[in-house]
Amino acid sequence: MTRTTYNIYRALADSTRRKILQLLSSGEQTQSDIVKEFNISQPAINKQLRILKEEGFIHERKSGRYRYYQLDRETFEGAYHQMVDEIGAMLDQTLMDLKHYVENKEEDDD
Amino acid sequence: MTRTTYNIYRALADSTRRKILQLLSSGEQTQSDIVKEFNISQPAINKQLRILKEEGFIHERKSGRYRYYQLDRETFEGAYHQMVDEIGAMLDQTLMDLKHYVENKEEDDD
DNA sequence: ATATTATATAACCATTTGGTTATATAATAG
DNA sequence: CTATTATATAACCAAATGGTTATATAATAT
Repeated sequence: MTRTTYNIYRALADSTRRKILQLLSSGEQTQSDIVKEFNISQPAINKQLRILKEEGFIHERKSGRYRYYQLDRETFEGAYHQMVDEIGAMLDQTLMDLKHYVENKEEDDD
Repeated sequence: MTRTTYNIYRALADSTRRKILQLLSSGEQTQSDIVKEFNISQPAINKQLRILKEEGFIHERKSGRYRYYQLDRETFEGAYHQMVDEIGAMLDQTLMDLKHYVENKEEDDD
C-alpha cells in the first residue's frame, strides 16, 4: 500500500521539491517545462511531482499529451500556516523559560 | 568528514527532532530528561541532538555528568524567518499568476 | 503511416536516515 | 571502593530517499 502520508515538513525537506513549488508559484507549468529547469531526469521530476501531488500541495491537469501542474494554494497555505504557528510557538516562549526555571528551582538543589 | 550541513528544512523534517525542539522551547533540559519523553533509545536521541546542535538550533552545556540542552533562539529564529519568507513568497503571488498568463498567452496559440 | 514528443513506469542502485544493541567512559552517590 | 547514573560511541540494520537507465504508451506533428 506504500504509506504516502507526507506532511509539509517532508515535502519541504527536499530542495528539488522546494524548487518545483517555487516554479509553480509563478504559474502553471507542464511537466516538461519543469524538467527543463533541472539537471535531473524526467522520471526523477515525475517522482517528486507525485509526492507533492499526493500531499495535496499541487494539482495536476491533463490536456492532450501534457500534464499541467499548479499549486494548490488552499492546501499549501493551510499547511504553511499550521507550520508557521507550530514552529512560531516554539520561539515565542521566552517567558515560559522563566516559568520553567521558577517551577524547577527546588529540584536543582537536591 | 561527513558533510553535515543540515538546513532548517532538514532539521524540521523529522518528528523526533521537532518534538525535541518543542520540549526545549519551554526551557533547558538534560539529555536524560529528553530521553524520558520518548520511547526510543538514548543513542537515538543523542544522534538527533547532535544534528540539531550541528545545525546550530540548540546549544549544549555540560555540568557534571549532565548535558543541558536549550534552544539557540537566535539561530533558530533566523532560519525560521528565512523559511517563512521563502515559502510565504511562494504563496503571495496570485497576481504573478495573471502576469504569467498574460506574458505566455501567445505561446499557447502555436 | 511514421516520427517525434510528453509522460509513465519498472527495475535498479547508492546513500541517507533513524533506529537498534552492546559497550565504554565519566561523574556522582552510597 | 563500588554501584549507579548520564552520556558517548561503535557496529549494525532495515527502510526510505532520490536519483538512474531502459522502455512502454499516448498524443501530436509531418
